[in-house]
Amino acid sequence: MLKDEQIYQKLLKAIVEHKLPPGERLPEDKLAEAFGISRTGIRKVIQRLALERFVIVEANKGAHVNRPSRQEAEEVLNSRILIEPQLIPDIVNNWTAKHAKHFYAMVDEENHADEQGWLSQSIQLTAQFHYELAAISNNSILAEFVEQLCYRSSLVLAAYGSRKSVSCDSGDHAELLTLLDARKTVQAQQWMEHHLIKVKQSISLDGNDCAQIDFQRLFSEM
Amino acid sequence: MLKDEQIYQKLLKAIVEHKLPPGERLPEDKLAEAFGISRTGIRKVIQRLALERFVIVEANKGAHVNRPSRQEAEEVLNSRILIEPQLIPDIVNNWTAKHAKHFYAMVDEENHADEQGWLSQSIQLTAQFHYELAAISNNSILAEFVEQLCYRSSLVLAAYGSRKSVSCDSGDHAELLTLLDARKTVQAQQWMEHHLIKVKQSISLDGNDCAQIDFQRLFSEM
DNA sequence: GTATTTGAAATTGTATACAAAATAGGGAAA
DNA sequence: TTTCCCTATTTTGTATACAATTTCAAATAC
Repeated sequence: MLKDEQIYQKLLKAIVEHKLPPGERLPEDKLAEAFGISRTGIRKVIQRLALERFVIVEANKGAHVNRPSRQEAEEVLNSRILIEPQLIPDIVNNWTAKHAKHFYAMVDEENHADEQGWLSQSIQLTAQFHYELAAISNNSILAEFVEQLCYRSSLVLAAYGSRKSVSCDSGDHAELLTLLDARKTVQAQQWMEHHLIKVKQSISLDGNDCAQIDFQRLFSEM
Repeated sequence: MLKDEQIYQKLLKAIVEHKLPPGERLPEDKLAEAFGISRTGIRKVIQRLALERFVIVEANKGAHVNRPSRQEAEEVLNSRILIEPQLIPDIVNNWTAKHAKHFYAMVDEENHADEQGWLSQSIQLTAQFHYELAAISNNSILAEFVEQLCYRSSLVLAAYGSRKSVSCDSGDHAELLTLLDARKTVQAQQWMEHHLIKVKQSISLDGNDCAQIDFQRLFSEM
């Protein structure tokens, strides 16, 4: 018997990793059966995912996985560009050796996943790096918002990104850690801004909305 | 027959204006009866309000209006201080005479409500000023987030604010409009930051969490 | 008089039933 | 063959029923 929080996490993970690709319909009975609960419980989870923009619900037509438009993709990245660098001062203030150890270990994991070509794990880890960093700031409201934006970025990256944009996002996180260790606040802020701008540019190269599932293409580059 | 969006708006308004004070329980059947629908529909609305932190739901104990802690109050204001000034450049870019007219009219309304001592309307209008301004930026994700923060600010203000903090927040919005008209971006940003810091300080004077309903006190100062 | 227990009432959690709407497929006409 | 329309099926929308839990108050014990 799974609680709805767990069902929510499982569905979110499946969406972010494109195991449920953009546009995929989410029929209530099928999901209800799959998770061994009634439609009532599933609807609650779907509504939450809809409020967080991971799925779209249309009246009388059900829910499907959101296929972010290029406009939405840019807004997500622009939001992160605006917020994440601003969190750096608080992060530096709260930064401890324990944090450093944790994040260096995470970077190692990222690099390993990258080298092995484990793309969905790579996407997951890079998002985790950013939102766990945000969580060090003293503002849980913004930290939670950034977490949501990171997950939405994963969806965006899976839809519009190339293999290169993913490693672009995960490749050099270690640089930031050295700046945080040295408490170079301004430089860390600049690093973060440039980092996110690079990611944004890597998905903005061509101007078409993705019409169909793109995870195939993404994996085919491996 | 009311749609859930309308029910949501009505409940949100009642909460923000403290017609449903912090801590007030929200029993499902009473609300269901009040709005002439079944519990199913009400639960959907309550879940949304809970995800947006206007109400708290405890398992098997139902929902009650959130009574923001001082910590939460500061985080809400800090979030706005971090975001809203950063939206100014885009707002200046998109600023038109039509916008100016609309916002000057809104300021007039605010001042009128202030003079008449219509406190809840004053609170509502000052929130509206800020989130409609944010909506002029090109980022609908951030605009929506700011809207949520403004409504949460209203709740905070009603809980912790004095009459003075309300008029502090609404009193001088006209100044910002003249800066926007003159396209003085940097000054407008500084104005916004100082403005929000003032509001934050006005609610941070004493360090106690409000233990009980404070809207009474708020009105008694009128 | 205070504290604890117990049971009835009220409230939430979950599943299901039925209504309403959309979708899909087949058949008829052009 | 293609298009259109109609019906059967599927899927969602909403209410309700029943189970599980909490709450509140009265009664008992100390």
